[in-house]
Amino acid sequence: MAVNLKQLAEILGLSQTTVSRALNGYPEVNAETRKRVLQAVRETGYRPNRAAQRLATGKAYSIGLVMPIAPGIDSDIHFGEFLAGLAEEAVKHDFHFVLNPSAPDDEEATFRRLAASGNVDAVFLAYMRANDPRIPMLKAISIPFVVHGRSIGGPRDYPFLDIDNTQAFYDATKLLLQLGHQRIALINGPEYLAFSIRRKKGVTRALEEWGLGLDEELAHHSVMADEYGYRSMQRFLERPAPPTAVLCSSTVLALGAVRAINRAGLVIGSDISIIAHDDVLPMLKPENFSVPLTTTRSSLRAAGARIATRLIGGIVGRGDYPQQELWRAELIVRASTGPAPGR
Amino acid sequence: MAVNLKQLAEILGLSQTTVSRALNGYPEVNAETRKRVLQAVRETGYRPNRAAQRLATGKAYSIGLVMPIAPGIDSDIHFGEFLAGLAEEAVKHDFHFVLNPSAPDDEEATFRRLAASGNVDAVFLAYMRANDPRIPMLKAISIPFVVHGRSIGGPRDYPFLDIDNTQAFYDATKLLLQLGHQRIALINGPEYLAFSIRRKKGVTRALEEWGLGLDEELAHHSVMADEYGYRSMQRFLERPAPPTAVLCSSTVLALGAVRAINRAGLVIGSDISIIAHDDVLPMLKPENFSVPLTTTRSSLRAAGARIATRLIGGIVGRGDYPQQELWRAELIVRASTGPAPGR
DNA sequence: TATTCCTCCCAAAGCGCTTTGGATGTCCCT
DNA sequence: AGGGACATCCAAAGCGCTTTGGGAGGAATA
Repeated sequence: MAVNLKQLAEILGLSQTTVSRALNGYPEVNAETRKRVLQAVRETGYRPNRAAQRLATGKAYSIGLVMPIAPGIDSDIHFGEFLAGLAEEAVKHDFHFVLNPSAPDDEEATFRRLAASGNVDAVFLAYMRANDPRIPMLKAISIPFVVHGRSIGGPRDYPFLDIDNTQAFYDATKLLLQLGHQRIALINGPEYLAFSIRRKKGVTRALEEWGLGLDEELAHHSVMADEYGYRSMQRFLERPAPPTAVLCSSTVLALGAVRAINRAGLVIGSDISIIAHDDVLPMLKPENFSVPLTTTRSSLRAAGARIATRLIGGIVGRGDYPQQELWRAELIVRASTGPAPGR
Repeated sequence: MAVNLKQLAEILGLSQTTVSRALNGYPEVNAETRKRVLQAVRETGYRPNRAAQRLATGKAYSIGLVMPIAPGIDSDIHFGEFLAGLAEEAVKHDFHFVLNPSAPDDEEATFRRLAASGNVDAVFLAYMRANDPRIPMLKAISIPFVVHGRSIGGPRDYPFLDIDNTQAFYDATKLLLQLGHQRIALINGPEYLAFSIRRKKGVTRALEEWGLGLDEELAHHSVMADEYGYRSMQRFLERPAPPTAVLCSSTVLALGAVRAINRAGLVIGSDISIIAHDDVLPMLKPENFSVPLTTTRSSLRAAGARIATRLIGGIVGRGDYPQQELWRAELIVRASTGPAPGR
């Protein structure tokens, strides 16, 4: 059933060279011939043997993934969602993965090994930090890569896909300010991660434009698990002058925050407003919260798919994608935001 | 720097055949010669080219993974942990992964495509259910596989690695009974999953041996997220005669349950006892709970690594591993269990 | 001494692609 | 009419392994 190039060429009365070229889009093939070839491919169900292609081209047709296995990161539900997007796209192009679990302290060695093994054409990078050392390192190794997120400081000319975190949280904060809120709190992700830093900056900027400042006591950092959302919110509510609005870096954190608010007997949307960043996790939809959540939205899975597309495009050399993309998150207003109480 | 077989053979003054055989453990090679070859490998850093091996042997040297992307499953922190174990072992043997996200309804098609593509030598299966249709299906496709867990009903002769869930929960329940507890509750995983069914059976059996029965009202099923642990526990505590002990299918659920107990002002280990199953998630250690948790323990990561070992062993044909393994979980007593109140 | 049997090694033929280096035929220009 | 410039196609040489089918030499057997 499964034919190979040679047989296909025989069937068509052509040489392997011509068939190969027809399939790979080379110009020196008659349009009519190419059409015949493609037709035959359809009829025979021919699929090129990847192992042979790898050997002939020297390409690996696979991308490397360094899975962080540090506590507080692998706890992250978000990783799986991103991976799903990445894989979804990769599988379409018949790409493999080399998964490399690695503790943070020997990530560098892991990347080097990965690059040296010749088993991957490119690698993917995430969980960016300020002045992230991995970027110069990967440039030095000179293995193609795309990062999800952006570093802060350090070289700027590297390929990334990020969402505009500053903008998103600026927008969200501004909405709250317009609604009359003055005491605004932030339940953010780990403080060493670049996206957390940017989100905080967005909040700060909006507040300052309004003549206010971010109270450091109202800005918590933590792992993105709802337990921490709960604790943070609880502590906020114990304050003499609790915030009237809170921003959460994830719907997961919001889940905990909402619980704390409910427990305090407050009403979301009137006593206190809440806005969360929504990564579009399929099992945690903001519209399904008891009070539907106002969110800044950007699909993590879509980001994964897009990064796979760019990574693969770079490898097979087809299409040229922008090297740097900054997606803007949508601000979607639902019932969890309302005017500040007593206004 | 990187030498290939040909060059290595030249250096040694041997043929490629002999070197290849020396490396692959064939018998027709002089022990002395083999030693020389291995020495040269060490000196030159020779590593066989996987693409060439794939082409020559027809093996893919990679294993297929169908990632479930249904809500309630990808929410599962446990998946990442398992994957880390799998990958950790695979990377040692230079194996790749083909990750295939798939909605439950076209899993079958996904597996077929995977098998037909020739891109994987074997696949891995998890989230077993009763009479799981995927087992007969994979047998029909006749692609090697190992499942994590076991089905209930259906064929019995397939390769698996499972922990003895019935035994674990039997043991745990028995301990509680011995401590004088009579009203024992269970916060279990999704009811359609085989491990949940078995755990429940273990509880039931122990109770029956003690002349008691499991009150269905005291057995909840849910996704393994702490939110649900909290809710279940809360409902238990609202009952006229609340349980004096509770079993949780995961430390994640226990996290929520503990929160509910604390909130009710009860003291863990005296007012109420709690035992959880511990998958050894690095970010959720039972010994770090405010009251250290009594657990049934079995490392998920270790299971992943073991399954990788068996999968890979089956492919390269070296070593022969048992086809069916049932690991026994350890029952580790900490401070969260104590005698039933008023006894 | 002649024969058989091991032990240990080798040359060469693939595996299924891509790519180099022409070959052939047409068409247009001078 | 001769010659360059395409446009199309092909034969063959790899890519780096594994594996088949011997072959040489020495030990064991008869």
